[in-house]
Amino acid sequence: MTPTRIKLDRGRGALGPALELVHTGRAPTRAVLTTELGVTRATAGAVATELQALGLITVDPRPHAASGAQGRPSHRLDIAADGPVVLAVQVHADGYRVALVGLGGRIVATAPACMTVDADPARIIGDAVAAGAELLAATGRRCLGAGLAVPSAVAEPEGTALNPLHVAWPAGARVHDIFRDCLAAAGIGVPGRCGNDVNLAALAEHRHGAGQGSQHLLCVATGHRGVGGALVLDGRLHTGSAGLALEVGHLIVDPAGRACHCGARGCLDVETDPLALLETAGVTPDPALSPLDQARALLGEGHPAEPGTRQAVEQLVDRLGQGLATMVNVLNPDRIILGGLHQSLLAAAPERLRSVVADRSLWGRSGSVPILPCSLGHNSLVGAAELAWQPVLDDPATALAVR
Amino acid sequence: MTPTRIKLDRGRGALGPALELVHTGRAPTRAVLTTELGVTRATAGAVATELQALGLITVDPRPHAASGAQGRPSHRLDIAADGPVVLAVQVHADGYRVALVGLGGRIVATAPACMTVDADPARIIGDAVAAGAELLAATGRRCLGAGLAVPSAVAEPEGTALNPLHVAWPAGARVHDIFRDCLAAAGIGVPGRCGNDVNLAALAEHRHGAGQGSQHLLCVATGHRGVGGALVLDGRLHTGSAGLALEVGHLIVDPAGRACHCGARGCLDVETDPLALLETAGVTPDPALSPLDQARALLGEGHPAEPGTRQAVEQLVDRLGQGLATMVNVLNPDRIILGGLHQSLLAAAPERLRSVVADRSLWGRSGSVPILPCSLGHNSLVGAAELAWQPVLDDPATALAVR
DNA sequence: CGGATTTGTTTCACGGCTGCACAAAGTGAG
DNA sequence: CTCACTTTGTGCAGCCGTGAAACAAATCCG
Repeated sequence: MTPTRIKLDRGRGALGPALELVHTGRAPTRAVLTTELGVTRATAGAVATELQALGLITVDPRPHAASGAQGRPSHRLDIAADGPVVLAVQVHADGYRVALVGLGGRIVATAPACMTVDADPARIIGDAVAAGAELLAATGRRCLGAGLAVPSAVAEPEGTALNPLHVAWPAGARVHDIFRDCLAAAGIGVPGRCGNDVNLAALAEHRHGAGQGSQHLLCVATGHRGVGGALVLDGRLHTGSAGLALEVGHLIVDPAGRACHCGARGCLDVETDPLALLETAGVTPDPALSPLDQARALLGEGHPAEPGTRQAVEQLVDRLGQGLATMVNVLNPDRIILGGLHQSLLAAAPERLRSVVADRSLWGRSGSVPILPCSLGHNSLVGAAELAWQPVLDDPATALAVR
Repeated sequence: MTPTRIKLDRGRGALGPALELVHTGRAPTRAVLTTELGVTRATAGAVATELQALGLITVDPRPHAASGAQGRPSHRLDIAADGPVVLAVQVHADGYRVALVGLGGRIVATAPACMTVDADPARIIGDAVAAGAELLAATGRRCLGAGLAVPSAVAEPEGTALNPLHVAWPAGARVHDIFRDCLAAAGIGVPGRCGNDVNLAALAEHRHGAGQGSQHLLCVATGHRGVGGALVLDGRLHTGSAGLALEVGHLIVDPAGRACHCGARGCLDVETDPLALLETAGVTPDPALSPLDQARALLGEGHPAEPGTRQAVEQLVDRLGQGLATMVNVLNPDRIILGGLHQSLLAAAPERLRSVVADRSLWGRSGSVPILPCSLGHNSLVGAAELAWQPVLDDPATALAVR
């Protein structure tokens, strides 16, 4: 009988930012949400109510515990335990991984890891998406999007994989179209988005891992072969004008170094990847094993005892430091996160790496940037989910309303 | 007698974007403003009226001429001829320049160029600001801000000049504080902002010159000594987390090259600046003259005839191309603008430079980025003005209301 | 001169937000 | 235990910016 019933549609503009705050764990309570959003309590209340009505979060009036602070305890904001999910797929050199990921980067369900390689990307991606469809059917969760991480540069806006060497795909494979077709074939009526695995790992680390709070996050990681880089600026991936930025593998880090297929000598790629460590340490790589695993085995727990290995590590650390310093001079990040073998090199000789970066970068200040290891288990997978969540984070009401 | 009189304060939110469109010449008429803003004609009309009321633009009902198009001609939008200005100061190796700059990057008044150098930045900046105060008094224009361009990296947020070598200032000079104090001493009650000259030149080129429309603009330029870089992302300067990004002078472009004071060999700085050209061409530089002028004189009009010079030019072009390719791989810009000697090198051997960049960058596509020369006369000076205009462009109503 | 077309103007409505007043829920001192 | 105090949630009035729609104005074209 009340004249104005649905007047609760307040707070549409702040919905996206609010959801992002909860998603990244920066708004555990409604009071924090209010201050972080910079709005009034009334607005924050309307926004929280709306997000709860959308089934994305829960608002719990009971406080977290004895907060210890004075005043009325604030309502807790949690991600809805039975809320919607997105489908995340990561293709890597040895196979693929599939998972359903909820808000907050939480992996809700995982398919058994598959260790299959196939020169036809449609087969691999099709299998992965089919596994995802099974997961969705088994869990009964609503799916809002899908993301795919591939170990290759992905050109935008076409969505083609330019150098999918690790997975033996043809260069220029139209992974975006393939992914979309596979989703349609599996009956998952959501849009799919693709990205480079290191880029997506950086995004995941920024949202949920060691990159939280960084404004200019640089991420560098080795896969089995070669080096990838990524930059997250103000919370958004910077992929350049055509998706090809942060191709840092061919920065020259040792003028007298190995010859690279690119024509130059001493590229970061050939000087600091797993094969480089094996070769420098005088170990013949076993082609049946992953170079990354072999290199990590060589490093062992902490500092390797063997002098030859130790010297090889120091050489790689120096080369990596030179490369990072160059990136610091160009990009001036406020934090650096290392993954893959680079993460292990950091663990093996943290002080040496930091001092090389500081010495080789122009300003002591920019060179003293913190260098941290990755902190998430499956950061590329979670990053693929972030890609899928993005439309929801940008405009929750519209993204939830479409179907 | 009308009940609602001052109801014209509509359109505050779109005010900034609208002014920016007029400022950059992208909204010559009200109809274009409407489509560019993506709002209704009513909103665009209110916005235009408001900007006119603020004295920033004029709305002329008479069309530009015989437009040739059908329908009612749209009202012209012009920058107010007697509108407010900002004070722009550029300090360079030989002295300083002072100007009053209106919207649209138009230089309204200029003080006579001063050719004085002084190891005390406060003296130089003080003289320049005093000259600016005279200009303001003589023209009677309202001043809304002040910008200063210096030939040095400027650390943010402190505003210290880290390497003001060209001007013989002490490293770490607090140019921001000095500028602010000088403005106060001269009775110009506006905030001052400082920036690196190449950064500001890039900003000016993006707003009013060869960089218009670019989303990822890379700018590289030589001064008298050394190389500077700048990146304009989506219309905003990217200066990194501490203002120190795009320090591209020490990218390694020739492993067998000259020793650099940074400790490495073959840095872009020592391989492609004016002194490098003179040295490579076998010319002894005259310390009394500017190295840039001497290098340009060597190049002459177009292609130099002398074989030794020609060879030197090709070597520098190759080195520059290697450096640009490295930046392309890291930043993936959609356009490159060259200034200083690099601009002259581009003019002397455009095809060679473009092919080197394409060959040395990883993807043919990203390597085929357009490379253009600077197109503005005093781009650092205009860029300093852009810095000062920024608060007005962000929120015209507030910026105009303060005094 | 009269459609056709495009643009400027007026009016109305509405959605998102702020500001304010008040209620609710805790802490801490006596 | 009670009462001040602090902090947070909620309801209500109102403002401000924008969109939608109808109308008026200005030019081209036949």
